[in-house]
Amino acid sequence: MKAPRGTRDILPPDSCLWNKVEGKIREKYRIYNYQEIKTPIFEETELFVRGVGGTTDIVEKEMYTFQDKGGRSITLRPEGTAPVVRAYIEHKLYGKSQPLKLYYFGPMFRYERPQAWRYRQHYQTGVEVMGGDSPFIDAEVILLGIEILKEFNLQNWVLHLNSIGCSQCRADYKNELIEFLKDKPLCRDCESRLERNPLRVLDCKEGNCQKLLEGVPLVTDHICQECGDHFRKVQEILSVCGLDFRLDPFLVRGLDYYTRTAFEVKTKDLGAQDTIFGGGRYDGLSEEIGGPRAPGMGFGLGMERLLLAMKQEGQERGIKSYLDAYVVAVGDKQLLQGWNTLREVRKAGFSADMDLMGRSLKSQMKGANRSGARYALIIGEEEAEEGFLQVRDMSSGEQDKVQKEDLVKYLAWGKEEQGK
RNA sequence: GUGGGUGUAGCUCAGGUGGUUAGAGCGCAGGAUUGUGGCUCCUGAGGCCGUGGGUUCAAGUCCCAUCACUCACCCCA
Repeated sequence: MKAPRGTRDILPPDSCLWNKVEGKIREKYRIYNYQEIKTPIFEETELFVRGVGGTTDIVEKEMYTFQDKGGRSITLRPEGTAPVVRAYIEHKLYGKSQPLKLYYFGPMFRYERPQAWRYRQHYQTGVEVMGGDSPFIDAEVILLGIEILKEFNLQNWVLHLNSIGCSQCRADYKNELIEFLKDKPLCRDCESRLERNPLRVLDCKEGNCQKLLEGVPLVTDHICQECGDHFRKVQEILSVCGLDFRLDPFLVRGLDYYTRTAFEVKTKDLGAQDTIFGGGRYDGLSEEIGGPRAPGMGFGLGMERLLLAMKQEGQERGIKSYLDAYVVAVGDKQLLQGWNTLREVRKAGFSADMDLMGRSLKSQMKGANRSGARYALIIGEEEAEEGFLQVRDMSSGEQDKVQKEDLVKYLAWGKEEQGK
């Protein structure tokens, strides 16, 4: 038996790294005053069809959809925004003080061909700010995401920024775009894009299409007055924050609900999957799925990609777990004493372990070494009889005789020293 | 869904043109005058050679299929 295609197990010590990274991100959210929302891992299929958009790749070919025993069409969530907005409407959260600032962590599911750091079950964290369309919100969301990258000392990233306008001005732009492209010899993919989602033609990588795009009308030149003002304001605030960004008029996002601000943070560390996190504004989504008018703004950040970028830049190393002590007991009688010492040390709050296999002293010392423990607590016949332990500092090799009753104090002192 | 590459020990990989008991390094277990880890040395365990079929006297090696992994496209986290 194997894990299904496109899924994988996260084993120690990776799992430990994941938890630490998640903890640090949570702390950032706390500082920015975002609160957690947990939504179901599956939803009614209709939510994504209407929210994400019926002609998007996600809905057309990437959803894990099935019928439950009651005959309902259920879909494993492919993204985090639509469920949050659904919950916002369902629980009338627009009645709370706005804007409402939420975050989430959890697995997302997309049925697609696995590739480097692209999984059928992958993990995202993200934020959604509901009930406000101030450009300051856009800036805060982007800034918060960047703060997370900085928290992990990542360097090789670039913020791409664009505005795709509101539903009104984008519709006008679309027509103009179609007009410009319709008689050009585009590639096969773009032919169909032109019908389904003309904006997508803009980021085609085909060399020929790239050439044909010369002189193409740009969204940013065609958005309405309000959208333009909004976009300029967002840029202004980001600049004030000292944040560099690259205006990218070809940046188009693949989900239908986006309006106005769209952004992606890309890195060279990831190969073809170069987006660590991305998002934008979605002022029409709430109404689209049957709620009141409620503008929103958010991002989704790929945990796997964050972790990979950290590995590429060597930033995952500082994050390690330590064991305070490893008990080494030699001889049958001493084994039980060692066991009791282990319990005592753990009770005092120190992380500790011992060899439970009754191995030789030498083997136990190897175990202590491998465990990465700061101290080995050695109990032999003499120690057991006289009521003390040999406390060996595993990095220096220095060894102290410590009376049993002083052990906890000694360990506490050692930990304090280490902290300095 | 489309195209390329790869599947041999826990991991990284060797195994010309088919030929008898499938190897190395690392890791793991034990040991090197019976109380001390890391370095060194010795010994050992561990392999339906991804799976199924075919060609052949004979297949890890050749052919087909299939699955998985991987890279790219599409699209995204």
